[in-house]
Amino acid sequence: MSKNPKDPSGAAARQRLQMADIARLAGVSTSTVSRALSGSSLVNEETRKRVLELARSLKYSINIGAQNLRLKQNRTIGVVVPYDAHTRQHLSDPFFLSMLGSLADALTEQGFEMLLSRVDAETLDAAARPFDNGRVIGVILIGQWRHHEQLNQLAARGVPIVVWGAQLPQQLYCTIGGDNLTGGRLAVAHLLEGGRRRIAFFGDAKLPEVEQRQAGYHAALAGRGIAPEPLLHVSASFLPQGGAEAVAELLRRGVPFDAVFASSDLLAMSAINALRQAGLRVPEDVAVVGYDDIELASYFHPPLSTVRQPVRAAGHAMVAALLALVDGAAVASRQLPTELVVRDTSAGA
Amino acid sequence: MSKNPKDPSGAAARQRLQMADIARLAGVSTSTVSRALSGSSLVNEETRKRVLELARSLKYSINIGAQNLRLKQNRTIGVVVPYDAHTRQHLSDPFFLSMLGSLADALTEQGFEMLLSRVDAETLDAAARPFDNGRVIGVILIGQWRHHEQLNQLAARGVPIVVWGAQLPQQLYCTIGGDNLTGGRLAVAHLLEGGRRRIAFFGDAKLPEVEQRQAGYHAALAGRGIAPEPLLHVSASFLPQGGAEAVAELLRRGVPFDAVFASSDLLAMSAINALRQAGLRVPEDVAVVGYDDIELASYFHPPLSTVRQPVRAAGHAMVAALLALVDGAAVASRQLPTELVVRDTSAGA
DNA sequence: CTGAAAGCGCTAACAC
DNA sequence: GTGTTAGCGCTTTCAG
Repeated sequence: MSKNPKDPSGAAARQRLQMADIARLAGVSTSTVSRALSGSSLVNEETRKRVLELARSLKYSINIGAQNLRLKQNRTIGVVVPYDAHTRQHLSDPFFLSMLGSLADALTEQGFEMLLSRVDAETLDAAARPFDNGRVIGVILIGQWRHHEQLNQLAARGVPIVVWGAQLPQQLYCTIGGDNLTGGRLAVAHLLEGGRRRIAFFGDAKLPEVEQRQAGYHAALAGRGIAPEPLLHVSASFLPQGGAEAVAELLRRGVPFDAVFASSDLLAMSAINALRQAGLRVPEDVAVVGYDDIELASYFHPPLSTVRQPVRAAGHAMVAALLALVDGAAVASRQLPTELVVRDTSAGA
Repeated sequence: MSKNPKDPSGAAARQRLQMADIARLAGVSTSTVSRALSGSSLVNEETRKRVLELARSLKYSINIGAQNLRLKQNRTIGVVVPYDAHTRQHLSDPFFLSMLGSLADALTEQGFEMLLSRVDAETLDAAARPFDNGRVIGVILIGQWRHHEQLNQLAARGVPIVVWGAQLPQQLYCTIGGDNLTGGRLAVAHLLEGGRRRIAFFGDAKLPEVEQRQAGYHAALAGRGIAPEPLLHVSASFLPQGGAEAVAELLRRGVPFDAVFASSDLLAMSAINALRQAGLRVPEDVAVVGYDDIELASYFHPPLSTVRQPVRAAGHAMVAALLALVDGAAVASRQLPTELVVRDTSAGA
């Protein structure tokens, strides 16, 4: 068909047969066809059969766009993965990806479709575009980053939106997230029980979720009456090299440490490799606990101790929350329980 | 959610303002608004400005569904990730996920949107549903598996479809894939150069891509005049435990080996862990090369040697191919170049 | 330059 | 039971 890039609808599209066609072939009106197809009881059993048979044999399929327009209905929701325009750190973290899978499952179960898009984290209101132009009835955002304000504005504007992240003060939008405080506390308490006392924290505390994990870290220390040592906190990005850089920084500071609590598994893995290169053994010299429990954590060598995020539950919870929102309900934010998974990187005392 | 599960469009949706509203407010007809919004030259400069201004201040956004219906146009394409209903191996392999990211990028660049769905690999023609009902103008399928026939039927039926996978005889659909033969050859040739002679192959050769990688393995051996040893071929699934099972099987067979070529990185990683547990050192006792070069390959310990799949290029190629198909062009299948990445798991001779 | 009117493919009163 | 009719929100001839 067209050379016209504006209209890539294709020859095929143009000839798709429609209700009128099968109506004509069946010798009935389109109304009857419509009713037959929708299982209305207002059609003669025989007619229905004939129509259905015809439709099936001709592989006729109703045009959802037209139906949606007419019915003012819509069963697709937008899923947005923000990405950092500078680093393109986007879809690379397996954790986000598994979340996507979980969402896809939950959505499918409810009979919804998913329009996936990635938007620059700096201009987050682009996330609402598919809602604004009626393509989707609501938006699920994977990754809160530090765009609390923009998210609030979207919510204030009436966009049904659910975001995966931490619950913050003055929050107008609905978040579903893991219990980061408990997660952090469990991880660090475990390290402490193993006899570790100088536990480093790797993560970017400007991100709400990470900040809460850090708070858990502090809480666990406080529980043992240990004062936090600022030098043991290393800011680290979620980027691939984040862990290595953090280790380098920590070594540069010359502060002694016997454990690391990393705010993501990726960070933990890359940190472990860097530790090894620096001649430190894991877990003998340095115990490590990650966060997320991505699938690869158990494949790692040694298998990575980590805090499991409730991915499957998250998908369901987010979808449920969004559908409720769309329905006009007031939906409270929720924290999902989090669980420590002890493997080998934190073994021994 | 709603009392009426059939209509989760919500209160919010109901009040969206439309063209007629801004037409009334601007004191013009909807035709004029439409023209102004579409940048037609048939509108008075002043009128246009007024309309545009009004629309912006009211945050009016055109209803794409209605526009599409009227224009018979559509700029969304379907991306389908088949999953195995039994194993739910679906979205778990990071390689597929990175492909998703790459597709999202390529699509966005071209101004297309992506409708993501997962379908049971056994009933692959469900993949065409969004096409049949006009939601998307074509479909990209990530993962060919062994459903050649079903794919052929879809293509024969006129569904514009591009699949990531291997090129097969009698193929009616368009595939974009890595050069698996070369990939396999490079990997094994590298192992041979390192002095390894008894190289095991892990993978499910019933999958076309894996079969081709295996053919490359044989080709490399043949290049050195080495006859393939059937006992060194172990069928392994892409599932998490695949590598471990394959190692167990290999050990059970009691056949000596000094290297493993695994048909995916995940397989390689899980195999390496199993080898270690069996007391074998990697790479000293057994060298390992994986396939895909997922991001985590370089984080692994030791960093994993592997064959890199051209993920970014793949996204662009698939999108380009699909758009051409949609345009009615005859599109040839393509193999993208593949590259050996030597890291530590295959070090030394 | 602008508006009136027809219609994209479908559904739902409202007649018959 | 079934057909007729009037739109869903938009674009586009076709007249002015």
